[in-house]
Amino acid sequence: MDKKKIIFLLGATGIGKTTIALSLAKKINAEIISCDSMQIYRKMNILTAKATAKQRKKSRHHLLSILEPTVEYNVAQYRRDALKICAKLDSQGKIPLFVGGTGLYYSVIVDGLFPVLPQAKRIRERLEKLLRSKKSGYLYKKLVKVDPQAAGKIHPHDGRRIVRALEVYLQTGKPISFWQKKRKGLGNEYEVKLLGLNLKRELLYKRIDLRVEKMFRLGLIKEVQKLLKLNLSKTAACAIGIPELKGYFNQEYNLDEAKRLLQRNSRHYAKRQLTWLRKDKRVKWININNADTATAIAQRIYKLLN
RNA sequence: GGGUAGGUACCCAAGUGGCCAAAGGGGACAGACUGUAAAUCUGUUGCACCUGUGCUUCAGAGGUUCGAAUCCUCUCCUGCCCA
Repeated sequence: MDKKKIIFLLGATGIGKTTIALSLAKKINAEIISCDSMQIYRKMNILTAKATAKQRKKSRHHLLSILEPTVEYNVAQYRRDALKICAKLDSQGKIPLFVGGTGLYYSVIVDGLFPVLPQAKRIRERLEKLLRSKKSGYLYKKLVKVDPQAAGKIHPHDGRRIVRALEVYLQTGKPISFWQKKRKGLGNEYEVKLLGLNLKRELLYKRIDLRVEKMFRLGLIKEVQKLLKLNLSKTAACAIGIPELKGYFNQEYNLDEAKRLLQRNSRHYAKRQLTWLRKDKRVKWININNADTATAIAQRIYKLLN
């Protein structure tokens, strides 16, 4: 029996995933599931270059604007939410089409996530306090003792990962490296297709710069101003554009500088996204150039899938 | 025209006789990533072999010295002040 299909349309920010996905979804009887840690939030429309209301009418989008930006969220919840939607689409005979650029989010769908209980808040808080107050190597040394394997993979400066590894150890009594082996992906159930959109670096960077300009024209400043009045979740608070404009509102620098930073940080982000995707050898690359229309690209992908 | 401060790698900038292919920052490039991931973290960045050595660099030309980005002379360029 044929396996069910599941498709991931991935690529750096600004490459044009949204419109291509729209065009593709129609052709293959798919519904779109956002694979983006920031687009999950409401009130961040311009900032995250979300599909417009009009676009969303053309094809159903899931996991887009489902949360207030004040609410904490994480990969595990994402996985749960996304798999639920997959199951629903399966029952309707529709293909799940994941679209986005958050590497961790797609990998957690494709390759699974190790099962650990919800975060232990108190342990986490204690560790974070220690991270801030103690000397830099302190927690790392502790980790080396309890989980040399994980410590070998984590850089001594990478505070966040050190904290998480220790948290899991303290919470479960077993090292994170033990849990990490217990991962179960979708491979048995689905025929998984990973597609990566690729555009020449210079062109991509130019597109990103232009897109940032456009965000400003669309009213980015007002949007962020409103967001800053809220008590943003830790994730939402670091969406590219928020810290940059905050600096402007606090009069640390002028608007041109804020724009420059926003563009630069978006480029850096795109680079990291590409690094992630390049590492994943399963990704099938779709090379595009500026002249290609979204429909043309969607057509190419369609052929590739059949 | 007179005075004065300067010209350092892709950019900004430290260095004022040997420990200097030259701090630091930015940018660029490369990488890691399993519950904050648009986050967090790492490496490279004069050239050539390849983790040590060789070669070419600190505006230009000459000089002093065992040894110069650093001292001297002249030239060119830039900022500022006075004319």
